Amino acid sequence: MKKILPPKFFQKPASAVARGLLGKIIVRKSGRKIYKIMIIETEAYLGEKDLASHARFGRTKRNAVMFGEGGCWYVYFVYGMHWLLNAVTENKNYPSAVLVRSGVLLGKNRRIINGPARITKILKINGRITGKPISKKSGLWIEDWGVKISRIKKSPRIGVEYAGVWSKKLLRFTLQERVI
DNA sequence: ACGATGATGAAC
DNA sequence: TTCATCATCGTA
Repeated sequence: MKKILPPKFFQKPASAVARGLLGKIIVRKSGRKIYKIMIIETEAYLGEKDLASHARFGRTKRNAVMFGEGGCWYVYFVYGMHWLLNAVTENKNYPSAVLVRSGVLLGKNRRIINGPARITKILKINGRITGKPISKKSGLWIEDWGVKISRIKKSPRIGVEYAGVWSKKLLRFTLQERVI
């Protein structure tokens, strides 16, 4: 049974969504091609108080979508060349999100895709999808195939050394099963 | 270990 | 308007 995750799935605290997304399948329809990636690594960003989050600046042009209802995509550009894919979580005016860091590309070329910028490259995602709903309508959605999760590793988030105590919090979640 | 490469937010 | 910084990656 394959179920599309509904908006409600995302309208919870980001750390719960980040764990819940492990083993779920991102489906991307681009032209007549379909790409599927099973999520195996995520990071949670917890709101304006989280000094590692873009939300720490308050509402800005870039991060405005994080302040909306959970269940939309937040895609942004970093380091002059990379797009990063996030799912907005929680409810309106609570700017939290989950970054998709790694996954398993399914199909003939099954392999592990490590790193958030590689995920967006494979799925042909850029800033045009930011603010759109996580549903078939936007051509990018997430399915639950009932994959069983037995062990999740927690570790500090990557690339946020500047964030003081927030850089040490265990908000990075990695699926520990053998997956390939 | 480091450079590529450009948007972003803050300071002036 | 200028400046340092950045939720990274490929090459070394």
